[in-house]
Amino acid sequence: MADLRAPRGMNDLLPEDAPLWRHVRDTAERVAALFDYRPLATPIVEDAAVFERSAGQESDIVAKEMYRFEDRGGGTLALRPEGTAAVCRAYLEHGMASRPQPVRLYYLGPMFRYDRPQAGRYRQLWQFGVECIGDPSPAADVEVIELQQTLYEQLGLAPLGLGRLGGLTLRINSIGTAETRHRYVELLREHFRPHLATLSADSQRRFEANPLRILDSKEDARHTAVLDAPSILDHLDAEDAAHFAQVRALLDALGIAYAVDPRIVRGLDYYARTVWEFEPPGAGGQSTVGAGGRYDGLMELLGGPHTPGTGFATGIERIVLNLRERGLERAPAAPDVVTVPLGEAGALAAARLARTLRSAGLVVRAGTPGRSLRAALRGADAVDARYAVIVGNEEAAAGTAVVKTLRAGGEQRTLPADEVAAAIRRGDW
RNA sequence: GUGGGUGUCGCCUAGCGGUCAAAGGCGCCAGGUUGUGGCCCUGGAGAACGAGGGUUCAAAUCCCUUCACCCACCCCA
Repeated sequence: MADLRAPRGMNDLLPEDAPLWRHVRDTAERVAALFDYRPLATPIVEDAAVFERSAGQESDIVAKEMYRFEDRGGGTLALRPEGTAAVCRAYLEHGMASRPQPVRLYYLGPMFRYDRPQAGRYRQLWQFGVECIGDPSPAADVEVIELQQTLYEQLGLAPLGLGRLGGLTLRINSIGTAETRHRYVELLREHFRPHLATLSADSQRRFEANPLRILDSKEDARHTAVLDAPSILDHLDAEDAAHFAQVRALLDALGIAYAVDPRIVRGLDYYARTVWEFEPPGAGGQSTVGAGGRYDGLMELLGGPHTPGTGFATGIERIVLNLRERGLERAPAAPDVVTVPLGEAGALAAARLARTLRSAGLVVRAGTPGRSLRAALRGADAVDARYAVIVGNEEAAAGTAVVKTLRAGGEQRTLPADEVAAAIRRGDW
């Protein structure tokens, strides 16, 4: 085998993967358009500061997972680890605050994280994401959730009970604003401090870094201190609580099923209030298919004015993984026609005819000249073509072609070359 | 980043110290009489057994290192 391979954690998308991928991407863009979201494509690299300022230097994403490099001009660039910060940068750079608010945007493209790969976790991953910027209301959160839910629904992953393995479930939480959250975090520290010694090493580390994470620890899931921990939902301020109540009321009104899960947290400080995740049933390791949240604090970190925003990102690979687990593959592409050139004159006439057929919109795979008729038809069958169009020296001289069906009985007709396209387009035999 | 598992032709797999200068199935290419597919038959190409080092008279088979993938944790999509 060749000694060169794709970089670790990065994968080739082969032709056989294309139908499913295209379907997912097309569906995502169609659903986004349905909600009047517009595409925004940002560069795959950004000034590293875009992510360092937004996510924070100590966040895992920046500290451990970001591809960072100097460019020749001496600047520090980063392969984008996520989409939201770049979208916000573009919002500010292009003065989108002067467009009608909120500004509704979506993006689709590869992200990069230097992380240890495992199933469903890659160093290059594709994300589709949506951002609704400039609307602080619960309605914006719910619109974005509804969009995400609609996407999964149209792909066959939701609602509950669809497909062999069941659908994705929506779990939501409110983590309050930065101020209420800081108060709650202190409360949590006081709660866990007496139990520190009995918690796992990971949780002890989180105690300093981010006590919220202790709540969804796998190791300490049944630790009494975790089970008895105060819920952030009991410590929201009046406005936070009203916002969250509105979110739930709207979801109820739309008939979108969800579970409130106070253990859903976010590592980054700019998040505020509503956060959510979509998970497949029997959630295991890298299971979250898509997650979102409100990020009212983000624009200011990027040097802009206070601007509320809410959005989600969903991993294309994880969607594809779930579709495959449920047997929701897409049919591979097959050509309409394979040409079968026989002899030198036949080869010329076959090439001309192929050109005519393509201009009529037919997908034509050119047969390899020099093969026997037998081999050529075997080849046509192997690629699952609908028709073989045989052009030998006899046909070339007569200005005809032999059109043979490959799907059913193998009926064939000799037709004038200029009638082949129409006959195949009619496709009634 | 931590712990564990796996690694033989494009794919799946046999072999587990000597008879392996590696076998089979799928796929690919070519034939099965002169211009006809899908089944079948025949033949062919294709791997020095992930890579490097070691043990041994002898290694795909044992040991070490390394790389990659997988699983769990961490983190996240």
